Amino acid sequence: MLDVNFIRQNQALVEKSTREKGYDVNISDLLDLDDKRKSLLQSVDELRRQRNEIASRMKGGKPSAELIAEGKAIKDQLAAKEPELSKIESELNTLLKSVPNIIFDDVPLGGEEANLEIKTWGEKKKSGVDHLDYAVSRGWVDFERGAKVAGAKFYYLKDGLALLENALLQFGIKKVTEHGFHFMTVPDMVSSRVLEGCGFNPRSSAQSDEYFIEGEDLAMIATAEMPLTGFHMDEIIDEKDLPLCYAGYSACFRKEAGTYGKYTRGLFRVHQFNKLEMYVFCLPEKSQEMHEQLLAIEEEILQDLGVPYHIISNAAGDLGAPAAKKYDIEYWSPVNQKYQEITSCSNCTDFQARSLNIRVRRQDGTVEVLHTLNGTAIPLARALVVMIENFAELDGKLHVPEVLRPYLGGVSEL
RNA sequence: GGAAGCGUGGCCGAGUGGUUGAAGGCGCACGACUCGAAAUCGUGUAUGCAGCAAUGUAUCGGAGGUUCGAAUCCUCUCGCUUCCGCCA
Repeated sequence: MLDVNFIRQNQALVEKSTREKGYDVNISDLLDLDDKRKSLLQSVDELRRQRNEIASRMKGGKPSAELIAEGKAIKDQLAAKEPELSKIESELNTLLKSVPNIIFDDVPLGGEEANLEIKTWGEKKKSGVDHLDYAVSRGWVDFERGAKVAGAKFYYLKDGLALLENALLQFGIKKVTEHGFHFMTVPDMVSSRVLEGCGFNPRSSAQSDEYFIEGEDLAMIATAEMPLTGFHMDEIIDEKDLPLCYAGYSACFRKEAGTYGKYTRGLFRVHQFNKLEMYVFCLPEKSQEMHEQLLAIEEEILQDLGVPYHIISNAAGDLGAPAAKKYDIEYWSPVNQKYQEITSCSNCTDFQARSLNIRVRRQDGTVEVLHTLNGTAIPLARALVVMIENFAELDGKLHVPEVLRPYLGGVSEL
């Protein structure tokens, strides 16, 4: 969430950003509510002051009937005001949570159609192999039994694809640890506080994409970003320990309701997949630089694998609430003859960190909210799609990129 | 899942319901001493909110309650530890 004082001082900017992102929040109402909160808080604080004063005058132990009566009167007044205050505070909080992060100046304005291509790499192939047909023909994937056991869009991987997934993961782990990230496994469920603090829609929202556990305050994670953000919540981190870079490996669960019409065939869009995710906690003034580094690592991975791609800078309407700026990398699908999303990385600035109370203590002792960023290292299921489309031969073998061979016993094809 | 115990500041650890935001220690920062360092001594050392500030207020896992007054009493809840049960 944003800081209410920041909103007050930058009302026009926040309103513009909110509008560009396609959100509808009445900032004036929010500030009015904050005014109400402040004045009520002042009168409550004054009553509390009087209460404390009276209590301290009675420390001797002599029960003065007069003082007790005075104390009782204040108690009654407080009882009338305090519930009102907490009601306003919680309303204000709800409103604050609905304001999306402000966008950086260089973010293209508009919806998805305004996404800006900023780089292309590699040679687009003219044709490729449909990953699902290929994988089924080789007995490497089984959606039918997945559906039998868990429902549509669940699947089993077997033999070649399962091994290839493992090789991709090993390669990814090597990459990110070489770049200084701590490899981690994480809880696959998080509490609602973490979920919402990361900027995801709450259980009550119709747009929520998560699976929630009935009767418990838990959701299956949609990305390791969730438990990684929560890792440091309610902590104050010494400046000298930043940046903190983590790479979390986890299963990811997504309902993906309402995605018909988008590309959903086979492994491209499923309810459960594994992913290696990079996550960074850093100083505010370093986050833009870190964002470029995350993007560079994502590029490096695709280049090492030999996958053609382009980078887009996402337009305001395609950013989501927490991001101030986001890059998507889309690989070239030789099958569909278009670019399709493979990774993304976001600079969430202080948006998530403020919600989850993650701060830095500077050398000079001052404390402030730090910045967080996230980026996909390797989305395993989609990476398998990419591998088949680019490196399989129709009715033939799958050519294994050189960098993966060490993790497949040295073979050059599967 | 059942039972018991415990949850206090960066850490350890006090705390008969009434100046306790909280003793003491450790750690850390600065200063003194020193050629320098160690040791020693001195000073300082939580966070949020409101306020230009002085200052006020809140926070002793969390939420409620009792009371003129709660870290301290009660209820619920979460977490940790130990014992029992159970299972990979």
